[in-house]
Amino acid sequence: MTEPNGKPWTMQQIADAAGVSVTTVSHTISGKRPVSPQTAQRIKGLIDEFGYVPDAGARRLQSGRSRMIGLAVPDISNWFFGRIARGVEEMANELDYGLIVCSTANSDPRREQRYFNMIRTRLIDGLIYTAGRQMPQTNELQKVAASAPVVLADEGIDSFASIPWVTSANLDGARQLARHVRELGHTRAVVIAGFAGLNSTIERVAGIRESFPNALVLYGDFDIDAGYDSIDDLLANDVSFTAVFGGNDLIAVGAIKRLREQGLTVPADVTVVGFDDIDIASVITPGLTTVRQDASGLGRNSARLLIEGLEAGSFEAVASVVLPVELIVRGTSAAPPTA
Amino acid sequence: MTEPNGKPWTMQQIADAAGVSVTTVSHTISGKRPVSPQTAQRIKGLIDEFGYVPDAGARRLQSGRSRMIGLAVPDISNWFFGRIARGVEEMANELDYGLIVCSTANSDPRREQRYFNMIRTRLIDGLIYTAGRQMPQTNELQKVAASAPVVLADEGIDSFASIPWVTSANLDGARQLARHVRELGHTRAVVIAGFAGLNSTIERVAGIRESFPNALVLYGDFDIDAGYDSIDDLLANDVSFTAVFGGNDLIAVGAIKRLREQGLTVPADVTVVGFDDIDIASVITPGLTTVRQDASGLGRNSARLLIEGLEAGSFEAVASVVLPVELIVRGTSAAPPTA
DNA sequence: GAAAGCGCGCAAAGCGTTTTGCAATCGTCG
DNA sequence: CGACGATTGCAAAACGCTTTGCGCGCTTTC
Repeated sequence: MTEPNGKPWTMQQIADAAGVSVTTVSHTISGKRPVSPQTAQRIKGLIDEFGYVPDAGARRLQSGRSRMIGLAVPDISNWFFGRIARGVEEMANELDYGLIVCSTANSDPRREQRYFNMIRTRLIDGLIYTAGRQMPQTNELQKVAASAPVVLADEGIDSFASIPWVTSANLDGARQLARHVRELGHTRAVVIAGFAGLNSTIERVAGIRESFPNALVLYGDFDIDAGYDSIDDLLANDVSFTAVFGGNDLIAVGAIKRLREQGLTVPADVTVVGFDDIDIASVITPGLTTVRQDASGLGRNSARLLIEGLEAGSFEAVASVVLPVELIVRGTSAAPPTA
Repeated sequence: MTEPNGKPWTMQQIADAAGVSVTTVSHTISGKRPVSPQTAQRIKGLIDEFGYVPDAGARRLQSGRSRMIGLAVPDISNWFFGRIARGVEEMANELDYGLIVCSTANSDPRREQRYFNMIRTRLIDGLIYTAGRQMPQTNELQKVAASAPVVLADEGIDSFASIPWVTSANLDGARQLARHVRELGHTRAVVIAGFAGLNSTIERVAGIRESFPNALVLYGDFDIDAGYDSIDDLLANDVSFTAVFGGNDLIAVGAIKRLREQGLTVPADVTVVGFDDIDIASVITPGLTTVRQDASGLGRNSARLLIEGLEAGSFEAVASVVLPVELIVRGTSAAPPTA
């Protein structure tokens, strides 16, 4: 069919063309009541021919459900969150849900409120939330969670058992990583940890401290600059160390960059390790020793949990998920200088 | 106010609480007709107190506009597209529009159709489209563009003057880059170009050929593997070259990796340059010589164009935009070996 | 052969907004 | 002092869809 008169086709028009009522068309589409084969055939033909697509708003208004979920991430241009988004997107697609991605610009409260409101405007049926700088005004989050399903991805939160979450085995990963560094012979390590308030940070630091109880811990941002600047601080204060644990790979990369500029060699002089295994990690020379998180899996599982709960109409039976991680040893870790 | 009975508040409930009709409430919110200060005050108070948010679907159903735009990108976990998304998101936010990001998984047609349908379901008022592998079934795109506003970001398309676009000055960037390499003394260069069908690829190759008319051009993917594998092919066939132009930075990075593994030094033996200036470019050692695109600006301008057209109700006056680029010289380009 | 079942289609009632067309109240002016 | 704008509030009609309650005609069953 050619285009309508500028406006999209309505179900009524399809019904008219087929010589039936809208009810019949609706039931043909939804299958909620039997329709005679010939009629169904004819209607489907018309729908294809016209290129008819039901109005999402009207549908939702009536049915109460939009088959859309939201994903809030601190920064969509960050590879790690991008990967999570991709996982969510894939799973949502498989389960026939649409996705709205929201970048909260590192927990800018105004933005965040805006996205929380999306739930309340009934634009989306549920939300997957990944914490940025810190777990937000938890009361805000909890309020939202009270009115609609929320799943936490990447960052757990203990205080509200009612909100299911999906995280990586941060403690285990950090433990393995630290053990690896310890076994290389290092005894003096520093940790450039990232945001202090996050659960994952706490777990990672704890895991490292099992092998390096006295490691100096610096908190800060989760980006390249944080790694870069922290090295400056450490050197300026004559801190002596042979190993650096980055709170994530970006921090590690920043640290490496600065160490090199200061004339130190990685890993001959200093071992540097990260966390996440982002794409950069395998590309730099030498490759970064790190712990691989299944970012895509975090996304996929979060989406699965959320949609399962949505379909079940309750989150009673929904259990949180912890994904395994994997130690990836590359070239930035080696025995400490024998001097 | 405490939560409603599980369901969100309706405008009617606010009206009842305020002792007025829904009309008055609606007008208080929209400001489309005067409301007495006291009444307005009271209603606004109630709205805040209740935490009332209008139902987006109902609103759209009535008004015909959703104040939402869509962004279709090939792969959201790609830094470059993530950056574009961020730009779009920022501008949309400034103009008080919501954003739905759609990852089309490298132009998977099924996915793409799904997102095109979003426009037709009236979920979004317009679409920003960034091409992946190739410009899609242009008729499909054109069909969509006929029923709702579309702006092309990053990739222009000449054939349809009706669709405005925002791109970088690819030709100019490539020209500058090639001239730089030429001036270093190189005479034998190869181009690992990326997808052949894209406008940007064509322009970049053209720009390079101005300085290297006989450069061998290899087409392929836009990722690290493409750069990596192409180097293998080149070496296996005894192609002699002292400079490699990557179609983008990922290709360049892959090429560098493989060259190193083959015992060649960058830039002493081979000069390698990229395009885009993604975050990795400045982090690897040595830094990658490349052309900086304003990815965020691509996003911002696309959103501006789209929303301006939306508000104006027409795209007659909307002009396409070409953003300037900047040559960034770092460490991977140097004079060819004197041997 | 009449009663009961069943398959299939229709009319109509919402869903929560926005947006008319009116009506009521008030102040003001001739 | 009556009438006429200006102000402000109300009732009601869409918007496009889903879903319920009916009813029609046909097949079964005793």
